[in-house]
Amino acid sequence: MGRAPCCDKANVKKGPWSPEEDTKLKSYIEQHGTGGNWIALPQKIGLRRCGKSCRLRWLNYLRPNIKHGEFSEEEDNIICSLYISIGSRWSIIAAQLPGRTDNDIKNYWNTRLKKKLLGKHRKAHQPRKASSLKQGTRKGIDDHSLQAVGCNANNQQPYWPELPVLAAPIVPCSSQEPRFNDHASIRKLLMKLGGEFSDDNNPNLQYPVNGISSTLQPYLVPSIEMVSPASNDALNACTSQLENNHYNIDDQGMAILSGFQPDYDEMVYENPPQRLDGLEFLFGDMVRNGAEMNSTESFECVEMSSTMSYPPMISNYEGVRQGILQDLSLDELRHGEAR
DNA sequence: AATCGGGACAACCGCAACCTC
DNA sequence: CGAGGTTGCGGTTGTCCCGAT
Repeated sequence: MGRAPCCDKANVKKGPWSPEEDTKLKSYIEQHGTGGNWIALPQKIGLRRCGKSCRLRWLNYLRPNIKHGEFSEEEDNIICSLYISIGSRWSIIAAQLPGRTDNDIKNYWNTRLKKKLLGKHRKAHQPRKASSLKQGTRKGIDDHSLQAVGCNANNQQPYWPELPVLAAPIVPCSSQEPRFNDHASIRKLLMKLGGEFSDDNNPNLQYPVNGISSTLQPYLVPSIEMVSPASNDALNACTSQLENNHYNIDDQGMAILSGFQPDYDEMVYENPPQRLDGLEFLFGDMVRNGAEMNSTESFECVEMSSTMSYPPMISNYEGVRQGILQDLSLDELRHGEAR
């Protein structure tokens, strides 16, 4: 037996809302509220609209304090950061941007922000394409990832002041699954963007990122502050190990990463945002790398190792976890896992 | 001036979670 | 505890607008 329709489809108007309908809906809700029942609401006011449609219209357009128009650089940063961190959980992202609706943000991401990033991503690759073709591209490793990580251990750490790097994806997984470099892959892109994520580099952007709730802040780790002095020794040891092994993380390296609660590992690594809409590069080519990276390819990761900072993340783990548990309830997490 | 194509945005749809009885 | 109704969410579609040809 199928689900009963929420309204009489035949007797319901669809399409754009007229000013009269807007006025009716708005004035009613302002006076009486929604009455806790959107389905019944259109009948009460004599609107030939589906209750869901009314709700959407109110939430996305008529509600007071809705902000329309251009998104600021800071909002861009927040959206990107959270998208990288939690995926297309637009309602959660919207909750961090007062006045913006999930629909707005979703549209903005799909129509502009994604292209903005893709444009920069492609732009960043193009100048080197010829040389990479010259050298030949290995099967399964596109020129993106080759260029992204850089092969020169002497490469300078790019100064990348703008975009926060997210803590969640860096949480290590088991050594059986060499997916540790997804965070590095994010960094690859962001470093490639080289702080030009926004059109005008803004060195003044401060962390924590303004506007994001304190409990979500642990997701966001300023890249230039990732290595805390206290953890330098451990990091150096780890980095050295990684470099010596050309990023073949062995037991010793992974030992540093041990001690994580398995459920959290699961949460982070078994539930990556799934639909990336061509932005898989944002989340890294970890699957490809994991599956196909062999000893001759491990050089790719040498440079990355100098940018990875597990110890700080480990020390921050509990805070991150608490933040997640607060902002995303366990149910939400399960919801995410189910998706 | 007409047509076409792409971008932007509003709205719809379907599913799953939640709530109530 | 289960069924039915409602709400919330994210993906997709439809439509309008504007610039290019």
